[in-house]
Amino acid sequence: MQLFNTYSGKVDEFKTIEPNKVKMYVCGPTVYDYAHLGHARCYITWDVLYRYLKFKGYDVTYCRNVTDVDDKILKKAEKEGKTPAEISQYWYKQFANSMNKLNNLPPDIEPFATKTLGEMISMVKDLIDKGYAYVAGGDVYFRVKKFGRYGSLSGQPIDQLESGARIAVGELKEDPLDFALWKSDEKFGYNSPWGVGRPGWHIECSAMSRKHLGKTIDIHAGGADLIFPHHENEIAQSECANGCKFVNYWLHNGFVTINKEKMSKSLGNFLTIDDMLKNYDANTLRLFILTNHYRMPVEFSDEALTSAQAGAKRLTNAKQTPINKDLDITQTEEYKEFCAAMDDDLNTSKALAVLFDLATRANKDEKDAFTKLWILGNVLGFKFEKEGLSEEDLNKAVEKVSETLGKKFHSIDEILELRKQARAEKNWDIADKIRISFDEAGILLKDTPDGTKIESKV
RNA sequence: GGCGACAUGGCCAAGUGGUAAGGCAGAAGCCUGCAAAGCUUUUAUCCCCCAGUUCGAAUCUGGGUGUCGCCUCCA
Repeated sequence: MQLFNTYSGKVDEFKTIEPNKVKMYVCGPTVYDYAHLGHARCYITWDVLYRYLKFKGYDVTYCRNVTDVDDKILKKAEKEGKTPAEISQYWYKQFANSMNKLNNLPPDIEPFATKTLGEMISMVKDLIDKGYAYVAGGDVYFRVKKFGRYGSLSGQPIDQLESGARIAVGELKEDPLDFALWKSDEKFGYNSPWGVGRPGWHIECSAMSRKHLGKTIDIHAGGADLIFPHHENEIAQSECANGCKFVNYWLHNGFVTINKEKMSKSLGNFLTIDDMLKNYDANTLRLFILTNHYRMPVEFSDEALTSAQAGAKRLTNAKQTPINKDLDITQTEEYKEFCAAMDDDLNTSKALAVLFDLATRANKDEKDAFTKLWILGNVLGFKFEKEGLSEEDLNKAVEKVSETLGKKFHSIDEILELRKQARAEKNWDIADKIRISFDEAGILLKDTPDGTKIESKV
């Protein structure tokens, strides 16, 4: 398998530290607000990597942190008159719920920053002891120039970084490039050897990664906007504190753009995952994300989503047959094709072509085609189980039909029975009115050789 | 200013030296009471522009043009 490694700047052959074991860390969310489509892309991408590595037989430990100590959380707490913990717990639940709805698997380990303070403090201590960090006032800063490789992840010459760096008011840095490991904060802080304060953002990931996965890990992934300074700083901290390599493969996903601009909280041009899920299902969003290579930008548009929706339906509408549990997928041509695509730096676009081909063949009753589609589709996180119709939609349909036909109905079954009779009597007017009413209620009614079926339009 | 990425049919997109995957949309036919779904067929002499290397380039080199990202919190 080959993966593009930001650190080396090229596609590298993937080799694990321990045979058959993968330790992967993904920078998780800061929980203070809705997750948007950009987050969805990030976490879907790494969810697919996680699923694929497991599918290939690796023993994967997937750690994704939750940042629950941060300026933005505190600001929100103050504004809403709540405690920071209340804010972060509430938004964490929203986030977890969104991830679940997107059909992202939960990580094996999901550490909270506030529960890893001990590890952070001990790491900062190490850095001070080794001369890589210094106390200034109640703060602790990392001495960037002491780490010779600083800038190698982002490929930035140090003098260039220097010109952009500055010292904020109240900071007692030795050098503008230095960044905070610990910040004094009397109000919301925690006890530490340097007084009451809070950890810097970067040290959180270094500490959580070390605590749960060890000093050197296979994969560290996140959005490309984290390359500098976040991941650059993580490397500096971890490698100086641990005295060994931090991460073998640095993987970064591209952004979701809207009107050609990066979708982000600060620009305010974002669409939340929850809002998107009102109009499109998880399969649609996943297909939308996965048709593009993970490092390329993805431009959001309703047209693109509509197109993805039609495509997702094509996949999941494929003629379903019982799963053949005896089928050894690894012995199939489709497996080889699928893996060849995925092994090539996660070429999901090419992998999808295998799925679409299988969907066509399943519709033509080819033996095991649906089983193959189901197995490979699951690796990309597609769900083939039909969503049940909600009580709400069903009631709405009953109402609509009652209205249209001017007669009170009490159940869907009653209506379907009437329609069956109407069709037998070639009373197309009644049959069509019922179908149109269902349509208006968001339910698709179709007459198949096996009888009339209803399903959700979304 | 520094660093980096991208430009392929109406739309999305794969393809990195050997003659353009796939999806959506469109067209025709089959099926259907009509639909929906499905099946079959069909849709780029051409890959931003110019020059070069080569028997051969969308793919390599050089030069343009355009778009975007990071360099500050950000997935």
